[in-house]
Amino acid sequence: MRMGRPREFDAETALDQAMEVFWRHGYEGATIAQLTEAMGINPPSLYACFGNKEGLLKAALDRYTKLRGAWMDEVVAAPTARDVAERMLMGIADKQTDPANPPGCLLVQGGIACGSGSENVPFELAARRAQNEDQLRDRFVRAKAEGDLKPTSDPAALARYVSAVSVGMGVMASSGADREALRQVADVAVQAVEAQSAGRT
Amino acid sequence: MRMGRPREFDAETALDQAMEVFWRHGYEGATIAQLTEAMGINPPSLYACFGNKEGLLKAALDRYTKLRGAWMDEVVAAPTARDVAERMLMGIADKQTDPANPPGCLLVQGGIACGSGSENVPFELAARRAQNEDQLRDRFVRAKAEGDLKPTSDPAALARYVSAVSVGMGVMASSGADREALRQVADVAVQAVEAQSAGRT
DNA sequence: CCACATCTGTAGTGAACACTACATATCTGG
DNA sequence: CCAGATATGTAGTGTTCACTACAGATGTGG
Repeated sequence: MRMGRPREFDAETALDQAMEVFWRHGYEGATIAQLTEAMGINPPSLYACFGNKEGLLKAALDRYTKLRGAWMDEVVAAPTARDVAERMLMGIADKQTDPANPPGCLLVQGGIACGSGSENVPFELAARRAQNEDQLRDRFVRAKAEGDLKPTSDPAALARYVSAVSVGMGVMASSGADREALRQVADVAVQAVEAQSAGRT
Repeated sequence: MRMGRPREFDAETALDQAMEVFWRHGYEGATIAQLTEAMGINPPSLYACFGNKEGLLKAALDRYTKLRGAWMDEVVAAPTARDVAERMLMGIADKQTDPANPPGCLLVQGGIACGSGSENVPFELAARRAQNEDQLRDRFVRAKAEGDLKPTSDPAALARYVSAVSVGMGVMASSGADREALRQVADVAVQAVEAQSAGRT
């Protein structure tokens, strides 16, 4: 098998730059010109490597969720359901206001509503958010089995709740909420999980 | 002052149609062609009446918040902070899955991230969401003064929390969550407000 | 009925969009 | 060193976008 000319850019480094553009401007708001400039390449290189704009988004999402996956593993490793929620929401408050990244969450900023021809982009993002929710749900199922959560609690509803708060915090972060404001939201939100924990009346 | 030819369409009816297009496709995803077709008018009529695309969005947002303002007044009229939160979040679960409208909330679907040239659209939406948050905060300040909320509670943080949950529910609704799923989220979320209410330990 | 002002429909405007043809450059296998 | 394969840079492609010029229609005030 012949190899041909090797590519002159690093795909992962370029993806990091593309990720940031999608993060800041959304899928539809990001233009190929902005993306190629940020990635330091020309359009033909982009298309040869990622197929098209949507393929680039998916590759960026893969990278994003892969980076976040390690963190999510740490989150669900917390000893109790309450601690899982706290670690998750406090971590999100910090991450979404990290000046190293655009504010908010790529899985939300990427595009909640899109025009005709990009209808599957919101679904793509929703599917990735659902993965986190599933991971939380599994953790809460275990917490209930361990007697950590009340027998009357609904692990799926709790996971959906934590996921909803995360998304809401992301939107707030992108519209200017600072770290302290998000931490206060997280602090209140954790109390709902606490109310579902055993050992409380 | 001369009057000229009167316009042949009703501005508010046309705005309702435009609202739905922005709601479903977002600001950038909505095209003038889609908007004019939904409104039943031609581009020159649109521009004569609303200035430009962003002017049309603002007019649609004005109408949206005006319609929702009446409902928000009912929400904050609830007797306790807990009931305010419940009425708000349960109502949102219903509204955001009302088949008469696109799923989710226009103030979120309209555009969380936008491309260059529309940067102020997300700010515009955020400002309108902040109005609801302010109304909630004022209500919670009153609840604290009345001894309904604990002396240690933070009304601003509580309002921000309820607002964040609302936004998160909106995103979930737009990605397919059904009414029952949203009600479960609301049910859990209310417990955090309950935990801040007086008469609980 | 006339001067004027405003609206409406047709038919476009230039600009920006995602994407690509093509020639050239740089690699591997023989 | 050559043939085939893949990457790159230049310079476009057609399409769609928000927006508008213009002419005709329909109203008001005198």
